[in-house]
Amino acid sequence: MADTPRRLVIVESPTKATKIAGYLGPGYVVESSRGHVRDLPTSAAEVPARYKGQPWARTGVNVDADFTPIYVVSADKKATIRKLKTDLKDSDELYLATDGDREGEAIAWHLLQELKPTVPVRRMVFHEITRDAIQEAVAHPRELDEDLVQAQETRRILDRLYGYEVSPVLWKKVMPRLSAGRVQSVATRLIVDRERERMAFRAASYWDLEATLDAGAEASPREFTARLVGLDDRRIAQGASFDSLGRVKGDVVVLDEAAAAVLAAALEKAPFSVAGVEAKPYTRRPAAPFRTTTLQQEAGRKLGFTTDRTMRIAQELYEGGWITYMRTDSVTLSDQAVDAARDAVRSLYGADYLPDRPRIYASKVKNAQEAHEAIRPAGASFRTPAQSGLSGDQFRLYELVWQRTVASQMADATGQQMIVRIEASCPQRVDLGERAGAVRTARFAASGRTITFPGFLKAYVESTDDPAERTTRLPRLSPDQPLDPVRVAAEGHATKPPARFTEPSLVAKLEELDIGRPSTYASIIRTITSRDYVFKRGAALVPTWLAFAVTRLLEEHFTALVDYDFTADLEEQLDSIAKGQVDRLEVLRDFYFGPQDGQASGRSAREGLHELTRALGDIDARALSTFHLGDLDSGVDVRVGRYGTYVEDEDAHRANVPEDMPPDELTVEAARELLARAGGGDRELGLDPQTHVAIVVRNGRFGPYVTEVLPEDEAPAKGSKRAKPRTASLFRSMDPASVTLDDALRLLSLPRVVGGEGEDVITAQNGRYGPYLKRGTDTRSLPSEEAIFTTTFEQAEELFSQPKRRGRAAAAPLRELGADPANGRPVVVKDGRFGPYVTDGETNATLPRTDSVEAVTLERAAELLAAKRAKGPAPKRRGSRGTAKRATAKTKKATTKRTAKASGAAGPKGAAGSAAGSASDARAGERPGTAAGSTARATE
DNA sequence: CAGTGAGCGAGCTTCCGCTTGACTT
Repeated sequence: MADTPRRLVIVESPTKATKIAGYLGPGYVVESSRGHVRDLPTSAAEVPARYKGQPWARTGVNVDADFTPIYVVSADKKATIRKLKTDLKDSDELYLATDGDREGEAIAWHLLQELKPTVPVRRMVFHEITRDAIQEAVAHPRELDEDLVQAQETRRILDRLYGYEVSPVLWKKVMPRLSAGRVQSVATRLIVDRERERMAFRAASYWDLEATLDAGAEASPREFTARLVGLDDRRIAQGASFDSLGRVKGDVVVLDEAAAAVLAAALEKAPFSVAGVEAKPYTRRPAAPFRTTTLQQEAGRKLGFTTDRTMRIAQELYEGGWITYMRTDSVTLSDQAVDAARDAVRSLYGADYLPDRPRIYASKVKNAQEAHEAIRPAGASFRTPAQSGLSGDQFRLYELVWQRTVASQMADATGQQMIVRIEASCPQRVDLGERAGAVRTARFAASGRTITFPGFLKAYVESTDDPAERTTRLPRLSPDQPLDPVRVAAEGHATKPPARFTEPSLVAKLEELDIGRPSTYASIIRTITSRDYVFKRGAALVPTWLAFAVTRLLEEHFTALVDYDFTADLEEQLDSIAKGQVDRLEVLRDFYFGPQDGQASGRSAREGLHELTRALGDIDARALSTFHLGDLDSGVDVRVGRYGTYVEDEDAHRANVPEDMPPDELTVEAARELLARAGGGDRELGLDPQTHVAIVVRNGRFGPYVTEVLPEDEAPAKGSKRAKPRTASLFRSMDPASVTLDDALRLLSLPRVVGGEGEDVITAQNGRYGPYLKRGTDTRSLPSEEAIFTTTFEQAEELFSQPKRRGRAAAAPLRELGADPANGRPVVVKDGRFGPYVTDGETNATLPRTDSVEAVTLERAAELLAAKRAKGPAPKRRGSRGTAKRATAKTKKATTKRTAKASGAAGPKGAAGSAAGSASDARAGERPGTAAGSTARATE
C-alpha cells in the first residue's frame, strides 16, 4: 500500500480542530492557531531591537514608508508557532482552514509568513461544520486572497494609529492611562449623547381617562377597559404628542388633572355605545435564529445575564459540543440544522406546527461577514434541554438557544386584532377650562388580540423592551351596542426621558452602526468601564463626567473620528480594497496625512490624524473639562480634575461629586446641596482649651486632616501670631470618624522639639514623605508616625550621626547572577520602587514583564543592561505646566494620599516619587530637547 | 480641595480582532 500523504490542516479554534478531525479521518492532522498568531507590538518591550529609536517604533507602523507595519509573535504565541512548525515538518501538504472573512484570511497569511512552508499550501474555507461542508471544502481549495489580507492590514493599521496617536493626547490633556479608539470612543459618545438628551429633556404631564365598561350579562368577558382618545373632533394628547422639551406637537387637547376629573365625573353618568368595530387578521412570524448580538440581548432580557456572562457560558457550551460557534454575525442555518429543527417540531409539536417549506433568514447586518452559522444546538439532531442533563446557567442558555432555533422553523402564530371605537356623549357641554374648552362627546378606543393558532409561540416568545404590546381581552361587540360605564378614572402621565443604554441595547446599536465585531462586543463594555468612562447602575450604562470631557475633546478636535458614520464609511473603503478596486495607501494616507491636495471633489478639506495630534496648543484642556450647570447665570460649574470630579460655585467653593451620581441628576440644586454639605460637613471635635478655637476634622486633597476654624471676622491686625489656621494630617492609624480632640491637639502641637539648643535644636514632625526629624537644614526620616512623639533626644542624635540613606540602601539583592561579560562587574537582581530590576552597580534596567526574577539568566541580564547603556542616560524631562504633573491622579476614591505619604519613610513603591520628581525636574529643564521624548510635549 | 524636606533605576500608559493558553525532564 502506497503511503498516503499527510496533510496538516490549521483552523482557529482547538474545539473546531477536534470536530473537523472527525470528518476528515486519517491522513489529516488538524491543529489550531488559537486566533491571530502575530500582531503589531503592543508596547516598547515588544519592539524588536533594530527598530528601537525609530520615531515610529512606538506605534509599530512606519508611516513614512508606505505605512509598513512591523509584526511580532508575542510571548504567548511562540509556543503555538513552535508546535505548528513541528507538525509541518512531518506534513506533505498544508491546508490553511481559517475563517473565510477578513480576519481569517489575515490569520492564514500571517501563518504563511511565520511557518514558511516548503510543501504545497492550499486555502480551504467552509461556513459550517458539517461533514458535507468540510469534505466539500477540502476537495475544492482556493488561493489565498491577497486583497482581503490588504483590507485587514488597512483596518489593523488604521486602528493602531487612531488608538496610539489619540490616546497620548488624552494623557497630556486630561489624565494618564486614558484611551481612545475607533470603537470605544464612539461607544462612549453614544452613551454621553444619550445622557445629554436626558439632561436637556423637559417632562410634560398630561391626563387622560380609562373607562371600565360593562357589555351586558352575556358578554365574555363582561367588563373591559377603554382609553380616551378624543374629545369632539379633536384628539387627546398622548406621550407621543410632546417633544423632548415638553412642548405640544400638533393639534391635540391636553387635559390637566382638574379637567380630567371634571370630565370623568360627567362621563360616569353618560351613555356609552360602540361606534365601530374593526377586526384584522393578525399573524406573527418567529424571529431569526441567534447571532451574537441577539443572543446577548435575549440572555440579558430573559435571564438577566451581562454580555460577559452570556459569552462565557456560550463558550462553555461550544467547547462541550452543545452549540455551534458563538461569535457570529450570521443567522443562516445549515441544511443539517434546518432538518434537525424540523424534526424537533414534528415530533414535539406535530405537523400542524411545521411550515411546508423551511424558513430562510437573511442577515440584516450590513457587511456581515458570515464566516459561521447562526448560533444553534450542535449536531444533526437537537438534544432537548430536558435530555441534555445540563444544569444552572448552561441549561438556561442552552434552552434559550434550543427554543429560538426550533421556533425559527415553526409556523406563524395567527389570530385576530380587534379595534373597538366607543363614544359617550354628555347631555350638555362640559366646560373643561381654558385649554380644552367645552366638550360634549368623548371618544374611547380599546384594542385586543386573540390568538387562534399559537404556532411558534408554543416554543418561544421573543421578549421586548417596549411595553407598547399592552392588550386586553375584548368581548364580542357590535356597532351601536350600548355599554354601561362602571367606572371612569382619570389618570395622570408624564413623558419620560429617553432610556439609558443597557449592555445589550448598546451592543445592538453598535451592530447597527457597523462598529465592533461579535468577538469584541463584550470587551467594548469592559474597556469603557475600566477607563471610568461609564459605570453601571442596575442594568443602565451611565457615563461619567470624565466621559463628557473626553468626548467633548474628541468631538471638537477629532470630529471625523467620532462621527457615527466613520466606521461604516471605513467598511466601504475596506470592501473596495478587498475587491482590488482601491489601493490601501490611498485610504491610509487620506486618514493619516489628510486628503491630498487638489483632488477634493467638493468635499471639504480635512486635516489628517498626523496634523491633529500635533496641534496640542489648540486644545484648551481646562475649558474642555469644565461644564456649566443650568442657566447661564447659575454660577455653578462641574469640573473634571485630577482628584476627581467636583462642583465649584462663584466663590470658588468646591465639593466632590459622588462617583455614583449620574450626570443628569447633577442639577444646580443638587450641586448647591453638595456645596452646602461640603462646607458644613466638617466633624467638630471640640474647642482648643487654650485658644477656645474650634477644631474640626476635614477631608482634603491629601486625605483627612484636622484644622482650626478661626472666626471669620477676627481682625488679623492686632498682634495675631498667625493669619492661617494650623492644620495637620491624621496619622495612618487614625480614622476621621473616631479621631478625638486630644489626638487633634497632639497633631496640631507639632513640630515637637525633641531637644537641643539654638542652631542644633531637633524637631519632629510629619511631612510630605512621612515622619521626620529636622535639625537646621538637615533631616532624617523616622520609622513611624508614632515615633514623632516618642523619639528621645539621644535617639535623634544617633540618627543624625548616621548618613542619610541608611536602612534603605541596605536592601539585599534578590539574586546574584555573576559577572557581566561586558565589563566584569557583578550583576544582581534587586527589587525597587518600579518592580524588579537588574543592575551592575552603575547601569540599571527594569525587568520587562515577560521576564521573571526566577527565570532571568546572566545572559539575559547582560542583554538588558547592554540595551540600556546603548540608550544612554534618560533625557531630563522638561517641566511643563499643568497636565504633566498629575502623574498619579486617579479618579477612583482612592487612597493615593496615604500610601504616597507612607512611601517616603517605609515603602519602596510610593506614588509620591513622580510628583516630587517632575517638580524638581522643572529646574533642570533648560537643556535642548534632543530626544524623541521632548518633541510631543505639551507646551501651551 | 491643606502645604512641610530626601534621594532614589524611571518608564509606561494606549488601539481592534482573532482565540485560549500553561516552563521542562
